[in-house]
Amino acid sequence: MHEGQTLSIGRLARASGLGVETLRYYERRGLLAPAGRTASGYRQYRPEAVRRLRFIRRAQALGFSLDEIRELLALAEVPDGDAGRVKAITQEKIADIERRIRDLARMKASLETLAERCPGHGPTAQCPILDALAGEDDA
Amino acid sequence: MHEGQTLSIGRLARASGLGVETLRYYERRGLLAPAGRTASGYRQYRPEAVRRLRFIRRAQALGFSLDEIRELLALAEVPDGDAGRVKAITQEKIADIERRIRDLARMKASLETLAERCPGHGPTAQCPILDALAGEDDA
DNA sequence: CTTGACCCTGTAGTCGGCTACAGGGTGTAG
DNA sequence: CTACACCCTGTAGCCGACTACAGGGTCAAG
Repeated sequence: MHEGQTLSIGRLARASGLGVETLRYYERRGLLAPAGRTASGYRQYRPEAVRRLRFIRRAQALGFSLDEIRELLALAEVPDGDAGRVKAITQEKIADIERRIRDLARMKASLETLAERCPGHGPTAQCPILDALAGEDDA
Repeated sequence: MHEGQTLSIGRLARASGLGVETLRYYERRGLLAPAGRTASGYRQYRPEAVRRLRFIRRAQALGFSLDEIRELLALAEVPDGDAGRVKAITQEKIADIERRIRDLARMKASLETLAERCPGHGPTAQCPILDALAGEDDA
């Protein structure tokens, strides 16, 4: 080992800030394959693996799942891949996030309406929040 | 069975729109205990269980977890419970939702910036989205 | 009296993204 | 030569909220 041009899994883990188990997990998920193996079976990574892991980390921060990131990485690997596909994936993700924001905003609005009507003291018997949850009327 | 005042688990499932397995799951999670059992061990529910399940469904729609709903139900059960606690739980949930909305809004803004800069056609070699994910610069 | 719908318990699987072993083999410093 | 850190595979656990059996017992209709 330690042959200059390759990294062991432990070194790559330290270089990327991830755990060894996580790197092996990414390999199982098809996100990061080692460049090769030593005679004794140790994984060998090229220094570029650090970039690939940074790609994964950033894409995760943008809300992409590992499956989506796998597709993005595949597109990034071939220089003549379809940039339109990348944009399409990105816009699907934007739409997905917008849906989630709308759902959360609706929840928040309902909760705020309930919280406003609640005095915040006294017995639960007259609590409008619990009344609303338990009530007969549809909602 | 079928004694007018009680419901079997299957009847309660149909009355509430939930599955039988879900009701047994709620029981394990401490959200819904049957009023009793028949001699042969069948669960017997009172008609009020339908209201309780509606409470659970609505609380879920507002973003509460089953653990939180268990606490809300416990507060609703004793008429002299602390309404302030109910309001506090509600406001924690509002804050939690606000955090999630902010996180999603940040993701969305980043994705939109990237999507704008992307022509949406041509090879991935000049795709600003992939460049941004792979690049050296922090982000 | 049989059929079929219902009920019981207990366990295991699903999703996503890890994380933690157990039980081995390997590589290197002192 | 012996520690000790590192590596390997394979499996199992975690979170939350279900969902799906397997392998039984029960109940009502015909």
